[in-house]
Amino acid sequence: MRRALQADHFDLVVLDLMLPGDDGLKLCRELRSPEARKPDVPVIMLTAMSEDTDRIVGLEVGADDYLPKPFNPRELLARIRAVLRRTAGSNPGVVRMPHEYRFSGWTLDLVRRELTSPPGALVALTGAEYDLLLAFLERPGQVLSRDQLLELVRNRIHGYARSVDVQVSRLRHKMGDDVSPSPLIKTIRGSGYVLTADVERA
Amino acid sequence: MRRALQADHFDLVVLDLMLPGDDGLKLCRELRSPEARKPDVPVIMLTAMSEDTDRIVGLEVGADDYLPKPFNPRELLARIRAVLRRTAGSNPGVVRMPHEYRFSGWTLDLVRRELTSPPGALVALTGAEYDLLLAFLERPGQVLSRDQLLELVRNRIHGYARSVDVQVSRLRHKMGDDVSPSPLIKTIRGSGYVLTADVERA
DNA sequence: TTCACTTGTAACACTTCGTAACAGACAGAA
DNA sequence: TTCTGTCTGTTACGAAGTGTTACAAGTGAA
Repeated sequence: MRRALQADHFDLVVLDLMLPGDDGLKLCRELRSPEARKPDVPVIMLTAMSEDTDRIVGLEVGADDYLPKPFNPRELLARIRAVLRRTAGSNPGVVRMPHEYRFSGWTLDLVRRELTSPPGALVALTGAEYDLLLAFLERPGQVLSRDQLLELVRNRIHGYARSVDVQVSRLRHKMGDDVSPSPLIKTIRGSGYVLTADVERA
Repeated sequence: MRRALQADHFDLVVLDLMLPGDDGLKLCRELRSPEARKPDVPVIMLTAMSEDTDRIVGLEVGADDYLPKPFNPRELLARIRAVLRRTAGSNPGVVRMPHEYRFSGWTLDLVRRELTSPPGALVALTGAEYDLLLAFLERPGQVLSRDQLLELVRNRIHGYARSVDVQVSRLRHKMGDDVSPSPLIKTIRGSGYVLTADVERA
């Protein structure tokens, strides 16, 4: 399983609780741990033990659903569909590390740490500007408070909330967002900022 | 349930299959239907019938999980958490909601937070105006009292009921609704305001 | 019609935000 | 080391958003 997860992408894992070697609970915890590459793979637990407490432990350890054996194959399919319905919408790409972000014609290359404008010109970003933009790209459509942004790029932006304002202002200026009729980075008065663009991972 | 869903936002619905009047399956189908205001509310089915086929029907009709009675309250909580983990973290409100609203030629883009007039001009809305319009668009044809509106946009409009009047006035002005012979936002004297337009989600 | 009440909105006050300007920190070159 | 240019935090002031108030206008009952 570990080898397969490293090599490929999977939409869902069906995990038997009773396995030779490590048991399903341990594997599930491992999947859910922050070090794992795929902390968001949906997991359905499968087991002969159907006591309530076992089911609870399974769910609490991070499984998305739990099915006691013996089970009806149609029910397994129905549960897979139910879990996937939840995951599909919310996690459109993959958890795989993107190597670049594309949004509204712009491209941010994560390897070279370079931003390319829609016409194709290279826009030089400072470290703080890059990290700030990345924080937005990783959370498109989400309103981020100044404190959240400070936390997200805390190894880059120091000081107080107003420092974020200034960096946002500088980033907007470099992207021409300050003269655009509909800026990509919008101010939510009293709350913070939000990136309003469809972001594509590639 | 229908009344409550109209008026408020809910993170999750726990639905008993055996109810007086319409049964849970019908309500669940209704929730999942495209006309429903909230097609994405997670649903957990609760029932005394624990036959496999019943569970399968429940899941296939769109429920996210299914719990047979009698159940352990801790298990219900664990399942709620499991379902919410799927729905909540990834999506703070934008992606799973409709992408835009169209009404009387107008378009409100929820991603870009932008309003476009029937001729296609961009109308700059302030945060409070945007949130207020959104509150109306989510409840077309429903009379909303000033207190309800205050509650609906309470992180944006503060103060007293009259503050709502002023914001409605400002919104109407930006939409030309103040000079229109048949304004989209109508005043219901003694009750509040109502948006009178066919609203289309897209 | 009058009268009591509700609503619309201009004007003002206060808060929050944008950003130019400045200053200190830091890195690389000479 | 000093010099120089870049980056980033702080400050200050103008701009924009929002709440409050006051008064005019609207509405419906008697």
